[in-house]
Amino acid sequence: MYIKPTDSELEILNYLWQAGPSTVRAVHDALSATKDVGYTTTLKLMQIMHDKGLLYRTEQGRSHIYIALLGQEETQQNLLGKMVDTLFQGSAAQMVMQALGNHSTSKEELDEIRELLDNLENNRPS
Amino acid sequence: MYIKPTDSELEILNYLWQAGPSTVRAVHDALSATKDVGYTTTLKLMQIMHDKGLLYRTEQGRSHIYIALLGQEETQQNLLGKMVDTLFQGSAAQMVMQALGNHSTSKEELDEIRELLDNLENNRPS
DNA sequence: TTTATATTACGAAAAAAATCGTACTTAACC
DNA sequence: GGTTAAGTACGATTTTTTTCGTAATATAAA
Repeated sequence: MYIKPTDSELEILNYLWQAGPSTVRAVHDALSATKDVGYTTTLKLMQIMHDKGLLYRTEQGRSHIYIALLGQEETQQNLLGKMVDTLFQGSAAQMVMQALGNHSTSKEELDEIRELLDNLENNRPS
Repeated sequence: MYIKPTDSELEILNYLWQAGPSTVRAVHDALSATKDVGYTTTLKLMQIMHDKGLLYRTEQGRSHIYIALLGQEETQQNLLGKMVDTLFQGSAAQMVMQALGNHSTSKEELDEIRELLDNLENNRPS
């Protein structure tokens, strides 16, 4: 069964997805730029995530290098799906409408979405 | 500051949004259809939500009638926005693509979205 | 009136998440 | 060799969320 990462865990995953394999130090420095938190807190969180199987780690000199074991898309998919189910009665379309209506999206992005719509419609099972 | 409802609170809100003003009994019966939970648990949750200001309540005979104080759209908007920020680097478009790619959406819904895209593009500030 | 039933109130405990202090380890530097 | 610096380990605490038992209350039924 899929384990839903907590909000704090998600912050860490996000960094690792962007930066790739990283030390606790690197993760902590990044997080503490926007959040007031102690080093050992970040360390402990990452240790817990390792215990849970969310992160892989390997030794590097006297420190550890951590790697996310959950894929970014896989996780986005999971959380998004859960949100569609619980908050939008299973209607992805309804969610999409709300998302587009209230966020500024560039013409290029809108066109990209339109293209996706065309593809979906063409490959639709009749 | 906006208070993020917990997952359990969201289940209750969802029911209230659909059903309108309801007793604890009604909410509990609905929830316990899909979830194994005691009556007093649901009661306590709703009392806590009332304390937090998430629910309004009024007496009705020997029981209470509860009403959601958070609007459904407002809440969807909030949680969706948070998800776009934390999980999709602020790109609503990226989220939309993922949502559409992996959920089955009817032709009618796709057309509706296309219409929305047209409107957005037309009213776009150049 | 007595009993059964449905409800709320309240406290407490269990579980989950987040936080941090202190001790231990190891490597580098003087 | 001794000292400092950077790291991990670990335990404990705090906070938040979830859960539920028990007692009190009030209505309806017998």
